[in-house]
Amino acid sequence: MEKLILVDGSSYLFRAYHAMPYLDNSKGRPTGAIYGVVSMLRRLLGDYEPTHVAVVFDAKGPTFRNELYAEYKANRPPMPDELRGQIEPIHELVKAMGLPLLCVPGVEADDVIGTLARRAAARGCRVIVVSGDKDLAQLVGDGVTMVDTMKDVVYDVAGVKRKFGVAPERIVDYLTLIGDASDNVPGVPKVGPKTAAKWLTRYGDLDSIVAHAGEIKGKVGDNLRASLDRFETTRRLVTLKCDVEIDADPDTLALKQTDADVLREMFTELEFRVWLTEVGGPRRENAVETLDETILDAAALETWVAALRAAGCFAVDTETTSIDAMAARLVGISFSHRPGEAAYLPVAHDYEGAPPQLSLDVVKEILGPLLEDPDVKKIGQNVKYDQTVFANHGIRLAGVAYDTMLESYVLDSTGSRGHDMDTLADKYLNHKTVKYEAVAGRGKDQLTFNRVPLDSAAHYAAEDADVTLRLHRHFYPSLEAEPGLHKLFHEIEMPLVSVLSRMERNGVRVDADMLRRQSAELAARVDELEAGIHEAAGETFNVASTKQIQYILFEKLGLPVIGKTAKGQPSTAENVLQELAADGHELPRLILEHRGLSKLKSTYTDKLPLLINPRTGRIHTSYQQAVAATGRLSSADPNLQNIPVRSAEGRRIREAFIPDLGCKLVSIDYSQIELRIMAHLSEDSGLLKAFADGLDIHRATAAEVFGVTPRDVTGEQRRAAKAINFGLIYGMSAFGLGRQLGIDRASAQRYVALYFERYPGVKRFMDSTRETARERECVETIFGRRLHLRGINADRYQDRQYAERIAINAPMQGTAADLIKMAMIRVDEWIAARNTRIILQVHDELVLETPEDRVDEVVETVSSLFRGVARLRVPLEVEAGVGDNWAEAH
DNA sequence: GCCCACCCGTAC
DNA sequence: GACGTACGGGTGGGCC
Repeated sequence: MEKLILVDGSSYLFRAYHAMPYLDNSKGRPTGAIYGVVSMLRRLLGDYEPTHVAVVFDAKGPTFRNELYAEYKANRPPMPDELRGQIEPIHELVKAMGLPLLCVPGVEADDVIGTLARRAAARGCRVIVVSGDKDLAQLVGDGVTMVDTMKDVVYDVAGVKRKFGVAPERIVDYLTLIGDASDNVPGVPKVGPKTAAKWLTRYGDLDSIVAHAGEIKGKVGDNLRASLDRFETTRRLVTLKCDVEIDADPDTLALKQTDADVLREMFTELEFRVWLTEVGGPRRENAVETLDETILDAAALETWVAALRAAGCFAVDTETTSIDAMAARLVGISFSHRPGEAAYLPVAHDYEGAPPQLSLDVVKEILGPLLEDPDVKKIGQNVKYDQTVFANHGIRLAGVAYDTMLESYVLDSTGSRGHDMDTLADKYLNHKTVKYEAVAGRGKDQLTFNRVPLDSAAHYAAEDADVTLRLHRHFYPSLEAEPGLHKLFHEIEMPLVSVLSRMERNGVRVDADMLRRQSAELAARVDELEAGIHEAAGETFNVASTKQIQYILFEKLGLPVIGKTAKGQPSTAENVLQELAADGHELPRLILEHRGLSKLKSTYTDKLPLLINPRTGRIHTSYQQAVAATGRLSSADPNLQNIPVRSAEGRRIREAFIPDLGCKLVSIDYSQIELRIMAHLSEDSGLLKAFADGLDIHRATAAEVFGVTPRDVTGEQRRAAKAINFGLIYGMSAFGLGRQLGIDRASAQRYVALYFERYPGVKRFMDSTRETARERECVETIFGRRLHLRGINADRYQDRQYAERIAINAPMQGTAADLIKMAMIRVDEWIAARNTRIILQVHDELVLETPEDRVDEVVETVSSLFRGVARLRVPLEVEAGVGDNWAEAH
């Protein structure tokens, strides 16, 4: 029996485009939609095994519907350029796959599909219509079914009834009632799927509804009666025309031979490698295999050193015993100055039967001067790691000019899969790297690198250096083509690498005994609370389990559900428990207290002492320079950027962060940095003046918004103004502000309106930021850091809203990040000869450790470096503190 | 035993 | 659902 599949190509195209994550080939050509369509078609052929197929696309130009209704599809935004360029290749691929392609001028794809479906069904052919468009449901029945491939659902007559609540032959009536927003066809206002189905069930069909229009009460009834004269036009718009003149006979739609030559050529260009092998392409393998040489004697090393020096620039990579740079012992070094070639210099492979290797001392002697020569440029991938490891072995890596991780990050900080070498090589070089697990194994049997046999170690390590060099050659031209990014890279990100390496090596001294005492104290109180909680609940349960709290509070005790989690479960979040506690419930109050204390214990007081490096006696965090899309740093292992400060309980933890004997901790932070940046960017005169006058900005805002003098501002008003100010930075809505302040949305909206009335420049800035974000699909900081916003023109409202909030926030957060990074570089330079160390960075704060007799000098100069780092339209103010622990200094 | 999603909470 | 950027602990469930 013949089986015909009719694919709504245009609907497919858009769905593939939106469903796929961004994808491109190594030349930067977008390929996501092509990949999506081909992949969906392949699945279709496999799942349904049709004998006949037509992939139908809309042709350009008007159709009878445009004549009937001038506004038809007038609301469609222009097709994104990124998608437009993918249409032609899709057409070619469809043909090459042996699938008949139809594109009939003057006739919409839907009508072509309708006509073919009827013709084929009439001769007893089974027809499957593939589309996400609900209009096509009217074709179902008489041997025609419909498939929504995205949802993997097949609709027969019963299926259509289930889904829409009406039979296929009533779909036209149904659509007439509700309209079709995507085609700009109006329905009856306030009538949606539910009402339409209800009426059609009650009255039978549209004509009967029209006949009984007088009986329907309320606003919808009025709307219905007001819409009646549109019905005839709407009905014709939504009815598929199943008798259009096309030559395509079902016979001409038989599956054809695939054109393997064309497929091979196109899959190669598009870099669809898995499919390429299926059509007889070369087996998937890397275009370039690294030629590796293992250096085992001084003569060979000297030859390489001469070549690297002559090249003036080379990629270098270290192999070690640990992913933690502060714990790592050097095992080998690899380098490359010519793509495809690299050398591995083992120094500490010590498995049974390992060949003799050059000692670290000899290596230092021969290779050291080259590594420490600032005039020979080094390329690395996450080179901070190598720099730290080298430093811990007495080698001061200099001339660190390029980090491919940072090149990738500066070019596109949003790189969703991260900026690690394996990802970058795959994405940009079309190269699958040898994975660490492949040479060292995984799990508890994993070898440390010194146990890895030299053969595979050399292969792996040499490839790393080679790939790093090739990545640099890939990225750097793009960077040079963008003067703003180029400058950012060379003047901020690269100089920061060494600063961060030094900070990590410095570490911070922590009083482990004090933390252990706090842990013990917390443990006692947590236990006590737990007993109280179990008693109040009438049973024992795990207080750390949100799921069990849910059961106790909302099922067992029947307390009101105040909020839901992202997955729709009753939330037990802090604000919820607080509200319940405020209503006099004892259990939520106890749980809140328990949560707060056990958080402090498990995350901080228990954990931090374990992370003290036994060699240095200090905690060495790792600063991530290519993680936060806005340009901020992040801190991990441990995260020292979220040590508590807001609560008195939490602040005690900061008392355990202490200076060396004879030293003090100095904390310098930018005051209200993001609001100052907002003032600068918006040029709002009121805001500029408030900062120029050195006012308390939240108080000044409150005075403006509530129409009182600054001295009459109440605590409550200042709190509200502060929430508004922060909300603005985060792109918050009136809803969010209302929730934050515990007031209704209308009042919050009034505050926002008043604010914008008083600070019109801020309003203009917000609007124009959104506007340029939509045009350029990116935003920038004052110093040219760029953040891509792919969602800003998305179809989904939520996606657009989210992108808009990022658009507002990123320039401010990112500029603040730029400023402190510049300050860090200058501070690092100034303190070099002053026996002072940078210990911590917490976004707008820098903590230094300095000898007591230098404190005044450090406070004064570092403050002034902070203030002078850039000239904005507002002064950059700083706050400084000194103390014998971080709590005192902050 | 390892990994991951989820919920929650800490910082700026 | 509706406030931006991070990191990470504990739970609970799936997988090997």
